[in-house]
Amino acid sequence: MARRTFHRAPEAERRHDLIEATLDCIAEYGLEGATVRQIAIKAGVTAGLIRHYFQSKEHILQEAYRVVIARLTEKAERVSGDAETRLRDFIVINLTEPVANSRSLSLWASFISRVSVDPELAAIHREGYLSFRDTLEHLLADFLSTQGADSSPERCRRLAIAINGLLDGLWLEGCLAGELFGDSELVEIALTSIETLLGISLKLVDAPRADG
Amino acid sequence: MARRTFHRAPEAERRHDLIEATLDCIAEYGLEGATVRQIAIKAGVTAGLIRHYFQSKEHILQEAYRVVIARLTEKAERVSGDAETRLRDFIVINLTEPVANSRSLSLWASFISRVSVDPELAAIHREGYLSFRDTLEHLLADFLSTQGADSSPERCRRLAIAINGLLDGLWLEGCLAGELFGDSELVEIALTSIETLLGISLKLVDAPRADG
DNA sequence: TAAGAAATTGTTCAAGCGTATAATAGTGTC
DNA sequence: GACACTATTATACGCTTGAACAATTTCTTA
Repeated sequence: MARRTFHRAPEAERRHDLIEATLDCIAEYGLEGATVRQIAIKAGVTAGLIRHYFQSKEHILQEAYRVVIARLTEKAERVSGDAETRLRDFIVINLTEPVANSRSLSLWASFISRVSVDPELAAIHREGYLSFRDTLEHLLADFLSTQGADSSPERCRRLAIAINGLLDGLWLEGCLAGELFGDSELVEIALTSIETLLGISLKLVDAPRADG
Repeated sequence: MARRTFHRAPEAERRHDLIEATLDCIAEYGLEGATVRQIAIKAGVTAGLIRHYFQSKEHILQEAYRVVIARLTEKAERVSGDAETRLRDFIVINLTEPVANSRSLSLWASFISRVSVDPELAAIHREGYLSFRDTLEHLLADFLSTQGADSSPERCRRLAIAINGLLDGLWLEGCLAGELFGDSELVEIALTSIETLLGISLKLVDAPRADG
């Protein structure tokens, strides 16, 4: 039988492709659909190659989870401008594409369901979560103090927990059933709710630039 | 070989036990750990019996998901008393045991990750979600109107979406990393945040009775 | 250009999967 | 108390899984 054509790729590219294929499988068929063979087919290689790059299936899943978390948080953590703009952009980014879509949720939920089972995934999760909330807490502290409002650590902590929860929940609702909401309804609800929680109104500005 | 002892149970009880065993398996090992054989072992029966009660593995999972949703929502939907008490109890119930614990989250996340893959699960999910938000919307409308506040449908809808999101998000945070928060910190944060969102303070009352 | 190292393929294996079905053991009925 | 009924066990089947490994191709470099 004719052997398939043989393409040798740089290590970084191949690893990236394999992880990407893993995410595709999970998004399409769930964690159980991400078998070594399916991943290989998706990546256009044979199953054996995966073991060449990853010690085991567990390891490729862990790498994949790191990528998922990074994609969910990196955009929001790179906001720039004055304190108000950064806070506002942070909110908007987390509730619009590409952070908020059903694929993201699918991936996130698949891994979350294993966080309580797999200690390695739990560690990866905790790191991402704390870093995200920390970013939010700093944004709040900066914004509140520039507005001359109470920015005590205790208040910032509580606000960060509440607003983080609100964003998580709205993100979830939007991803799970986006068609139940108007075009930018969730973003508007988030912004006005957070204004109310802070007791300060966020002035209207353009949508954040979608640069990388 | 000696045949194992043979216990014949009433249909309802056996179905219940099998579903319970399924949930145990999922909570402990994730969806992929819920194999027909594992479920059977957990339930103390042989694998074949599962097919006697459920047409296929898909079917037992669907039934199990219905049970999960019911447990997450039924307590909160049965609040009683005046409008303020009902709203307050609704909030507290959703953020304390047994609704808020890591097992609940584990189960919820396992199924959520398949909602986007399995249309049957998606239907079950949507029904539960809409019913939950509807309950909250009515609680808000009742409470706002007894307080003489604006209770227009538009305002109630937006508040229900925001507060539902907030509760979902805090529930998630509490389940995933309860030890990061003080004893009833999340409940307090939820209550004060919701007071702020409504512009009305919820008077202090005892914790809701834990009756069935 | 030959040799050795590394990447990739193709094949194999034991274990576990969901499902099907035949045999057995309780239950209720006349 | 025999008989039908069905809940339950036990076993078997075909398939997929993660993993292991030998064979093959490409790359590097001397």
